[in-house]
Amino acid sequence: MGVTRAFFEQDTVTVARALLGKQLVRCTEDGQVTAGRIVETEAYCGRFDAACHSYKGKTERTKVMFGPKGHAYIYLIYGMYHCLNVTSGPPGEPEGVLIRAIEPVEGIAVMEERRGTEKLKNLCSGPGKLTMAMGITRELGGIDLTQSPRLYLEAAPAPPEIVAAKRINIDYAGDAADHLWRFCVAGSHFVSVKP
DNA sequence: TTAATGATATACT
DNA sequence: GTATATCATTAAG
Repeated sequence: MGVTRAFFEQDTVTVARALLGKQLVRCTEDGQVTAGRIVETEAYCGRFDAACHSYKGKTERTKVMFGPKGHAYIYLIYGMYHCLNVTSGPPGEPEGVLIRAIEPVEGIAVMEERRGTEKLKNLCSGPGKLTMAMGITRELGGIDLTQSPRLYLEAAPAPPEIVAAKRINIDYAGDAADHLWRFCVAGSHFVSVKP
């Protein structure tokens, strides 16, 4: 498996940038494999970031961010969509990176079926879309992406060109909403919102 | 522009 | 324990 614990224990903004270009691979229990190249991420910096779920402290929902790095923090948003994050940052800090979009690479037929569309650009271009396309639910919450065969990462062949932008839909966070903590692969057609 | 839809956090009894 | 406001979104109109 490609990515080590030490990678995720770097500064969270560094991890968010370094995840771009890497492949996210999902193998279900019944043998279906889907994979894609990460093209959009957002950094959520714990106690330094009013937009982060862990900003106000540890709760039942956010406890995995307080645990070991490189684990999956998955939650249900708006009652209907799942979001996938990877815990990151210095050990002890409750931080993480939201995976917002991927470029479909493998198992595209399976993704089309799960998403109910055949438009490649619409398959994984958003946090709720990519979890649906890859069959990711809260059942996978807390798993270790450096160990699990069900969900893991593979290193990028070459680091892509990166564009920074403001994060999306965190207006409630006041000044933190202005931080350029969203990162996209430059020129990618598969991001949720173009920078 | 807005409805859909349910877990969760918070503020109560 | 119970009530209610909130939401790191999406697809349809």
